[in-house]
Amino acid sequence: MPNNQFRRGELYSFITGVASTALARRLQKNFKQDGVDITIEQWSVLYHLWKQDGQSQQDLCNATFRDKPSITRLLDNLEKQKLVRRVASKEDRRMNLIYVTETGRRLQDPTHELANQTLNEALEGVPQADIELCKAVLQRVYDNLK
Amino acid sequence: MPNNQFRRGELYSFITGVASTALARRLQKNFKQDGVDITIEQWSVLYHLWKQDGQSQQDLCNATFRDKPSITRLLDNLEKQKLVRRVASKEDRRMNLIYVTETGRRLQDPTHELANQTLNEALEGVPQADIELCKAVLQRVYDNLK
DNA sequence: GGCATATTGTTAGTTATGCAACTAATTCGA
DNA sequence: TCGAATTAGTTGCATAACTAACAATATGCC
Repeated sequence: MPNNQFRRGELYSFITGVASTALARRLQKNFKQDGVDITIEQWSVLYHLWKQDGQSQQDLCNATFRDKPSITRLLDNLEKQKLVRRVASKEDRRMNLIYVTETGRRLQDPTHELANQTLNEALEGVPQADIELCKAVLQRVYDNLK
Repeated sequence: MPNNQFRRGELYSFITGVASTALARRLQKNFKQDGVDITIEQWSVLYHLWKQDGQSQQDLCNATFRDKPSITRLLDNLEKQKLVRRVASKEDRRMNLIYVTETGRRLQDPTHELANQTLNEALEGVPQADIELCKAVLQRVYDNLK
């Protein structure tokens, strides 16, 4: 199997880099152009809170595949911008429950719009079936490693 | 099209996050366990230099899909660790040509080994045809956006 | 009840990323 | 040929990632 190692390296860079950085960069740019002043990382956290409010930080770690310090700091910044609030849980005082503020809620519709547009652009010409298969492969990679 | 926005958001997080962070983290861990003291980002640069020595920083930007400041700083760190050398080009004095040192060269075989093992583990149970298709989708996403 | 263990979140330190603004060298066109 | 535009690389600033070590709270077992 000649040059197997090189093909692996290229595959690695595809999975970890090419598409994701291009997509992230484009979405960030579209946010900025539209006057939406959050990072895509912040958006990826808000996204899960819009779906369900009052999650713990650990819940957000699981949902966004980040570690705890990353979530701590993302929430620090989101709190600074008054987009979310940390509320200590009454049942378990170790936990913070995270709630979206009114300001944070107002970002939901415009950013969903932008994300849809950007994803549609990114996936133009890709059949739905291929998208599903690609997603399944990435899920499998994740499951194999987690 | 109900909940289209949520499906897009999940797709986004798949493309940009799930598999790539898991894979990067695992590879970094395997490097560390084997006493290979470089980050995966440094590895991704060395990988291209092992294939072809003496590339310019701009070449490395194109090969690794990073911007110029990122490459500047990755090379700063790689130079500090004496894994590469910057040599000013004689033809065009704006350019640095990057060469792998003997120390850097010695990392090639063990890291290729580790990358292969990790990728094989990550892709276990995924048919080769699906891998190719997934790669093609990601390439298409990149081409659509670049 | 009390102590070992696990869980939740924070802090510190290093590396990396993106954008914007900058310097220096080269190229191109009037 | 000379000045504008382009290209290669660097620096400053803000945000984010991972690891390791830590504090506080909760759980479970004797």
